[in-house]
Amino acid sequence: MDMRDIAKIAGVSSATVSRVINGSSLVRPETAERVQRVIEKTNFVPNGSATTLKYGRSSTFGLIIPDITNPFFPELIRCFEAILVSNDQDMLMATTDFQPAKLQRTIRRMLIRKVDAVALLAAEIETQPIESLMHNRVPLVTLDRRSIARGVSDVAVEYLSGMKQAVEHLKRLGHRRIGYIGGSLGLTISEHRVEGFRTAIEEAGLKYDPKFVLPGNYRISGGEAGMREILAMKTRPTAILATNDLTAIGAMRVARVQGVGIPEEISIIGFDDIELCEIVYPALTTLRLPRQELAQALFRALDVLAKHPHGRGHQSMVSTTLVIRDSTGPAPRDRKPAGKSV
Amino acid sequence: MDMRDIAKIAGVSSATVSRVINGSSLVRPETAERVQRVIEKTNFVPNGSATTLKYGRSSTFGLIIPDITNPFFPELIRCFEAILVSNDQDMLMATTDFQPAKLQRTIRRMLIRKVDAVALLAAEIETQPIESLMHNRVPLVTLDRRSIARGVSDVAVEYLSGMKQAVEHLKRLGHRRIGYIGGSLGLTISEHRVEGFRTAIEEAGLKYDPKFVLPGNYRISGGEAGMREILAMKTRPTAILATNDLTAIGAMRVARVQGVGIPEEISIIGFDDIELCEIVYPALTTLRLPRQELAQALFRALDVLAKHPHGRGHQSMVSTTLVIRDSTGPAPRDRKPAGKSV
DNA sequence: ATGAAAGCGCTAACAG
DNA sequence: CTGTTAGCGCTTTCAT
Repeated sequence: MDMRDIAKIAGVSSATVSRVINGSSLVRPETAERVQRVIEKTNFVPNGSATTLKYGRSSTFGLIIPDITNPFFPELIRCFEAILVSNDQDMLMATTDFQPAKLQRTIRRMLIRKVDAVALLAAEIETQPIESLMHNRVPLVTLDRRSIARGVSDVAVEYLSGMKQAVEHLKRLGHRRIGYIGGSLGLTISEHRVEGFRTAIEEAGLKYDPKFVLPGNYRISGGEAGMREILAMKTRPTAILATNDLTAIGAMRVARVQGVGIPEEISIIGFDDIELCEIVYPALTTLRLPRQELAQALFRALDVLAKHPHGRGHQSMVSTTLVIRDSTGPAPRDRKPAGKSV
Repeated sequence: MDMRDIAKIAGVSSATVSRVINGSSLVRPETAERVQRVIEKTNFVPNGSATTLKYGRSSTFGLIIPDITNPFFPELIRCFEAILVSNDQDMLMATTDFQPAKLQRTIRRMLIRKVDAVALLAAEIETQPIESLMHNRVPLVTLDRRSIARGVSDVAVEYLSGMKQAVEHLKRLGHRRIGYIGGSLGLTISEHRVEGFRTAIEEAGLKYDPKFVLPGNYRISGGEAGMREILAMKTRPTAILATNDLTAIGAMRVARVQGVGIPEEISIIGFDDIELCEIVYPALTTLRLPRQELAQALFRALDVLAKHPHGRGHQSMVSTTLVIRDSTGPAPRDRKPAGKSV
């Protein structure tokens, strides 16, 4: 069943059917109505691949994320999808599981599908896959890569001011030794954030101690491992910033298992503000990264690029705010009066 | 850049390029290699829409889910996507947020995109959208709808035996009054499950009391509301089965807030076994619904239908198993010696 | 206001 | 083994 069939039944040409479907104004109302009736009676649905072939555009945006089981992403996907649908776009979603090889193949599949644009939220960004998108003139927006180019925009998370808020909050509570459990080693994004942490610590007039800075993996297990190490230290930090909420939650679990009170003995601050933060016990203090704003920023960036295919990308920012809950509290007094802090 | 361009550079015809790309065996190795080199040098990526147009198939499966923020679904999506990728299929994902209107539009978009098959996991299944898929001969698999047709298979959750296990487990712990917080009213799936609960209760020789059966909404808020109602009862159940883990978690939260001990005063059992179950406190006893198996069953069903387009659908089952954690414990003794139980 | 027809890029049947 | 060509369904210019 194609437009010609509809045309035949309605006694018009396929061109007219096309015009009716696309709401062209140069069809006589009666004709349009007649065609419309046939379309409805036959349940006709046009074949999008013909349109895609003709235009080279598919009304589909690609969304690439590293790990869909991190609840931050579903919440983001939901916002992003809603925006796409209201703009008559479909979403082709793919997960990389942090594997560059998967990313490579994913991008290839998206090129084949002629996606109109790609939002690449995967942290393991090498430049190569990006180049293949640029080469094919597919607008691209990255998350927190802080680097733009022709056809490539970036939405960065303004974590620095958030981290400063977090550190200030802890300092006010009397904390002097603040640790950090970060992301996977070797990812630019992880390094940036450690730097942000260092800056925040130093600007607060505290001492940055690399001993207290541990890598993680953006998942619960990373937080658990980090916390185990921290709890084994002779002099341990009295508060910890985690690179995301899952990491923080992993850390809290280990603390609970080992009978270390939160926030009595260690305060913990997460990052993202996923729904889980209110559900875990104690509720997690965290830096909120607003999903809706982020999704909007991503879409807008792509939309702009799509309209100016030769334009240079733009850098935009999404800021974070501290949400204080119950996982942070006054610093404990040193158990060993030793530990000179500050 | 299309196959003809590649052909020109390599000094062959576009047909040969097509053959090389599709690994046809009737190209002389040297020719193939020459073409291959040109493809690589130019970073050529074929235009899938032409293939889709030609075949009427897009190598894309649709996946429709009600609520991506329910962690059960990301875990399922991840499994499903992995299976698709390893079968060279893409995934078009859409969320309905339990709104029939959204489902309708989603299905239309999928028809336009010429998806090869659809996995419809949204609970609010009316027959109408399904018919539009059947009408267009798109293989369809539903979840727990327990109804099949030409081109429509179903994967059901064998919750009855799981519920019996759950009820037996509670009975052994001394519980006699067992309540249930279900899904949204008016969905077939919700009603089926209530029936399953009733059967399980009665087969265990316990009394089914409709007072203790409350509706929810498959989300935390529904569990909270249900639990609030339950805690307000003069004689309350000593244990509760929830229709999914989120509901159970909502119920647990309300209990904690109101100072009702779990499992000391009320035992709670969830359904799904999302990762969260191990993270909440106390860890949630639940009926595990294995994602990997479910995703496999869904894919297999679609795969079979795709190969036998005129075949009748099949009914398959995924079973559940009880995972005992810390949210269930011995029944408390009646605070008011009144309440005649059993 | 409507129709005829070319062409988007790929594939497969057919010809050589 | 390789090339030629028709055609998948839609849009759009050009004619009428």
